[in-house]
Amino acid sequence: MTVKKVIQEIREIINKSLIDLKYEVIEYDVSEPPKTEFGDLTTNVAFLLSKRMAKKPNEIAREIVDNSINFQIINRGNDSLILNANAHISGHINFNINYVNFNNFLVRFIEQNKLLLPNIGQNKKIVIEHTSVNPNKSLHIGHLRNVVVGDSLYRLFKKTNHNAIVLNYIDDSGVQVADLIVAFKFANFNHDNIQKIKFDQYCGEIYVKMNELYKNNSDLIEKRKLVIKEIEQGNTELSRFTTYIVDKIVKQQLVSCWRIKSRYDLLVIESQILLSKLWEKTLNLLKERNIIHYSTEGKNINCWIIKDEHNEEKVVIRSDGTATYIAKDISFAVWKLNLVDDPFTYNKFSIQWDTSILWKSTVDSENTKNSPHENNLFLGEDKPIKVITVIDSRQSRLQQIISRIINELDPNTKNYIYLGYETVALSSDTVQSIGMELDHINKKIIHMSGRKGIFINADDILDELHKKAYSEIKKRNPDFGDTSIDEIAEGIAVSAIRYNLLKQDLDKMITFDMKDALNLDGDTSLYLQYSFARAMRILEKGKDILEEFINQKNDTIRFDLLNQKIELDLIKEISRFDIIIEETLNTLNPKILARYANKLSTKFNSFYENLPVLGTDLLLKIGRLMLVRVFVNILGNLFEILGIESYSRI
RNA sequence: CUCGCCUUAGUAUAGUGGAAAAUACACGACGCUACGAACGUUGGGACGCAGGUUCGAUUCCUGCAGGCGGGUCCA
Repeated sequence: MTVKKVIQEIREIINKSLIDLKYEVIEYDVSEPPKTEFGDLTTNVAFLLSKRMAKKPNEIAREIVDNSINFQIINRGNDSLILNANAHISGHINFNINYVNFNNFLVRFIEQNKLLLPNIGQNKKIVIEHTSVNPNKSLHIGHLRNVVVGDSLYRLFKKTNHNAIVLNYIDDSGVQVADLIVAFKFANFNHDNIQKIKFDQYCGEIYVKMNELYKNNSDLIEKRKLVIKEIEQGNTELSRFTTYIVDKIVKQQLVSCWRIKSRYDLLVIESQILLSKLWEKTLNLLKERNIIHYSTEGKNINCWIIKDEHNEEKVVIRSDGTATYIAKDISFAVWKLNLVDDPFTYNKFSIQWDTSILWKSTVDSENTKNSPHENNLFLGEDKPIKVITVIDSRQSRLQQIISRIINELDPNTKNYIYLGYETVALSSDTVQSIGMELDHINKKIIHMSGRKGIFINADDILDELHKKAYSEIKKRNPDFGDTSIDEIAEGIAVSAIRYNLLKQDLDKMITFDMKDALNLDGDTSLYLQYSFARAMRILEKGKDILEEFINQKNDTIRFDLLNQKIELDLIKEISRFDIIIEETLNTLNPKILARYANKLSTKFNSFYENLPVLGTDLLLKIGRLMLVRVFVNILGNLFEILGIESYSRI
């Protein structure tokens, strides 16, 4: 509603120019120029027109400005947000903002707490699935990328008034869990009274050991087949034991997820999907629509198959009648989109850090009365406007196949979104530093592997960061008590990890380096938190003066006094908030928010170093105090979305 | 074999069909009697290669090279 509003006004003016001067009304960009000398906003309309009519861009630009835009700006008078326009020799048309009007408008807008966030979501339903770590090990740093991306999107949707529901898929019927069950039931591993270490971490270690054992013990592999079969059938001693172990692990995994301030609404349990007959319903749908075919010849004889975009066959149901992972995933997708009747009932699994209830899907009809929603429907009657699944890019092919099938089933909607991201790998320095022996240590990056035991545990890196932050805070704030240092250190550690994993592009692999990750200088969350704290200190000290001034109300706040280049820069950056939010909603790329928060803080720090707030005349002081207040408001909102803790002293 | 993603300074990353390619770490030089130096000011250093489209390509297209991943009735 701010820079955006200016852009709107510029578009109105240009469009009118095009009509007046009998140019074709075309699509063009209005954006910020690379250098502030070129003005506040710029357009490429002259270049685009030039392409169509063999006339030089700068001639067109000059004509539009001289013969139409200038008159329009004069006619708009003092209320306009645009001060002037000029045609640059290059062909760009540049505009300057009328900051006297603009500042007034912006500050009042934010002070009225409209936050530049209109009711974008209108309480419409969004389903987000993230985390979904196999329940046989603890979370490593790579899993955290998934958690943080998913959770930040959840927070963004929530903030923009969407009815966002978070799912965590628990694959308890695959090989990885079966390995553990074999370990406990048939290979004499202990699962009781594990005290020294978190149970999920303990299981991760067993998993590595089991993979060694399998190598010369084919009997155990037979046992694994048995376990998988019983889990799929359900209601046996082995399947109940599996549920018991899986619950225990998931609880420990959630401790790590909650630690970085992620939260969920529902655990969807894969074995329950299998038991629920959801697949049969989905299968019927697929048969009706002729999406799935029975193969009567070739290598996939007697299998149910689908064809991918290259006409290659994918097996959905094996010749022995069992379903493959594709079948499970299609069923789940169909359920998320509310395309079939909900077969589940719901149990309370636990209470989370934000006091919300975490539910768990079951097919156990005895618990019907615990259901969170009428008719047992977790997702309710209405269909979600978006279903977002956050999964790493190794599954992109599978997810594309599923998206295609879903779109065939429900062609009116394009709301099933696979949000892929590249994996997190380890730098060779880091692998060496954790004392792992590797044959290919000369490689620059090494992929994590739960099976081989190569990974950086999520809790371990948080502990390291916590320790470092603790000693730094103590050094700087000798007057703080130990518990409050501890609390702040934890907040800094969590924020640092979240920011670190969010700030770069989803389709770029992150090379995790321990030394870099522990760094708290420069482009880190602490830089943002420090800026926030600086601003808060100014507000604390100027609080009385500001309140007194506002209460007396015998003078208006003089935003026109905020006319230094540095403060105008800050103001303009602040006023891009709504554009940034919309862009992130459209692209589902949280790094946009992280980058923006950094840029905003940089501009604030520049303001802070160069322009005094408290040591100035009353009217200027009041104006700058208001600007600081607006900055704190906007940065605070970004913190809530990114999951960064804010402190007024750190 | 095949499909997908990636390639920008010593390192890790931004960004863009057009005006001087941005930031952090590292390296060099400055600034605390100050609304907090976990900060600021400042210097050197980069668009993998070859074609094409275009008035104009680091950006779009094609090919190549390098890095990584997926594809098997495992999940």
